Amino acid sequence: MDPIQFYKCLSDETRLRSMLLIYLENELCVCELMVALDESQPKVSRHLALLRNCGLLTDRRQGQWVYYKINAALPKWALTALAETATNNTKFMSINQQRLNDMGDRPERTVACC
Amino acid sequence: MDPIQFYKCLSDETRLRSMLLIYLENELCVCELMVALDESQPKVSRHLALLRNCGLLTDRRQGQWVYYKINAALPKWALTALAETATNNTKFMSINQQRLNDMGDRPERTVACC
DNA sequence: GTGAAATATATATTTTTTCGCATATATTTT
DNA sequence: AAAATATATGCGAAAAAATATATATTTCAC
Repeated sequence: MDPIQFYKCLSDETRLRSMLLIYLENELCVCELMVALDESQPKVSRHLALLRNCGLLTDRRQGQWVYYKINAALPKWALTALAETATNNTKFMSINQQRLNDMGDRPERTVACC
Repeated sequence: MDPIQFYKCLSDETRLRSMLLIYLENELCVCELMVALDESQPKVSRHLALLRNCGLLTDRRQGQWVYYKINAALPKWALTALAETATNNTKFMSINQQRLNDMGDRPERTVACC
């Protein structure tokens, strides 16, 4: 992971909040992020695609939903930077967490079925 | 320190390399960074000014030279992110370190005189 | 297979950043 | 005080990134 690419990815507000939220929540789908960020579907989807293409996120489809999570294969320094940022900016993230918690009908995720 | 601003500051190659180099070397002046980065004076100076204005760097003038160093008052999460990135991307930084080491006539810095 | 819900992508446009060049300021030396 | 060195900044051009809107794709329910 090129450090320039890493920091470029986090330099956009939508992407930074997405990454930190996903880090804190482990896994989120596009519609949950739309609510948490209060942004349009194409905007969220586009930024998530960028983060995936750069290797910061991985995705899995479960039915109609696509869940994104932090790519565990990221180098340690990148994961540390993310962890530090996510866990020490709770006030910054609280608006999004609030919206997520207030969201009704969140899709139920199940671990890959048989 | 706003996390968005922090990551935006590091999302430009000149600024990222400057920050990491300054972190590794403790303190560098504009002309040293010009050599290490192989970039023009106005370009380097402008990016350093941005980093200073955002609170990532502090500067001190000593004679004709202006030395920049990491702002020790940065939040811990930011300093940790910087430290992790700087110490785990030695290959990425080696070109700049090499140029710096090959530089002749580096200004001698002295701690504030009497 | 049709319709609905979730997600992805194409394209034109706007907005933001970055850059180069010229010039200004500050400090030291002569 | 003039010249030289180091650094800073103003400004228009160029490049890069972000956005909205429309449309395409995928999956599920019926």
